Amino acid sequence: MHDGDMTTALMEWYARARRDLPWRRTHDPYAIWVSETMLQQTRVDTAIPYFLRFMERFPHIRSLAHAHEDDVLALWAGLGYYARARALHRAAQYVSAQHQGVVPADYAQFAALPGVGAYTAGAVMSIAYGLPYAAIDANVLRVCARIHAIEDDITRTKTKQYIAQLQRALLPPHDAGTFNQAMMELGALICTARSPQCGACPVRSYCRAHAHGRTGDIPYKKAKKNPRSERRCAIVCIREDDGRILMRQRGASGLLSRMWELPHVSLEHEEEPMPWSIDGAINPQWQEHVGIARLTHGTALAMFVHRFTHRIWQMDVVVRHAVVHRDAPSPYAWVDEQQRASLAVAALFDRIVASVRADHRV
DNA sequence: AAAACGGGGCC
DNA sequence: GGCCCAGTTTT
Repeated sequence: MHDGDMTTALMEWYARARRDLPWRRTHDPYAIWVSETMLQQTRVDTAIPYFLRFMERFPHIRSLAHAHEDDVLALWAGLGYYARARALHRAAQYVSAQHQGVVPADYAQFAALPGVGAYTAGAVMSIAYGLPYAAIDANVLRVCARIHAIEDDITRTKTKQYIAQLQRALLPPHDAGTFNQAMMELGALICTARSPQCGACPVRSYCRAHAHGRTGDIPYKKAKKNPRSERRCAIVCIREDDGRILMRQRGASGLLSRMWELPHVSLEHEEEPMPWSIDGAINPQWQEHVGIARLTHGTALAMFVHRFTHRIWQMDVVVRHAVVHRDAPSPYAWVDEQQRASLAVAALFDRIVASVRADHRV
């Protein structure tokens, strides 16, 4: 038994068991790049509909490069990690201008683009261009850690570098893309994080974790810190004349940057002056600022809890009907149902607005 | 090296 | 409720 046999067994399994995925039906480097970007920290099943819609709307690099960022974000809305979409958009503009709209077939040039890290560079260069680079994602880290019975914390840089070195040694010189995908597919279908299907594994006989009964303990990861919880209060202002709802676009940096949201405040870091409070009091200066002449008394809705990776928002929601005497200034806007569907609305607020629409039948 | 950065699916 | 996911960038 040596490495060459394991690679052969893996590749034969992959040829037989590989899923038919949209980005496996193309050799277009741009399409593969888009798919790899969407798949960052995102499951395959989640990404598929987003990928199909994105490729239909932006079929080549130049169409993406010429798009407005708001439209790119709108197609990304619900996928999360929106910096990915903005970086991809900027990278497309750069490739369009500096590389004649062709994805560079050079690792260093491609890896220099915004949003392209070691994984994405290795994946696109190997899958799209057949270049001999490894692509180390969470699947490969897990599979590799188990095969070699690596007990070290796989989140540590040193462990990742060691695994990358092992992977490079296994790389078939002319079929690195298929090999990388086979490793990832094995991790996604067989060598899963919980209850791996070792009985169906094509490389079981090479796996030291399986031999030692350690698949439940490997890979090891240090526990993550608990996310911080924060109470917030959002306001849903519904126009009495046409039913539109007041929303606003977030700024260019930080969490959910450039995404649309309901106006909301933290109840813990007091914002001065407080635009409104949970008990129903509205700051007249804020009301005047957004052009509302009159507001009905508020009705409280259920609290919405939203978990991010690193924090939790407990969002109290107040619903009010508004009489408007002046259009809302940027970044505020009155949004109807059709506009909401074409705006980049953050998932939490999209959920809240949909719920309010259902309750009020508007 | 650690934290920021989304959201959904699964147990 | 906790863990995980075809990671990258910033601090």
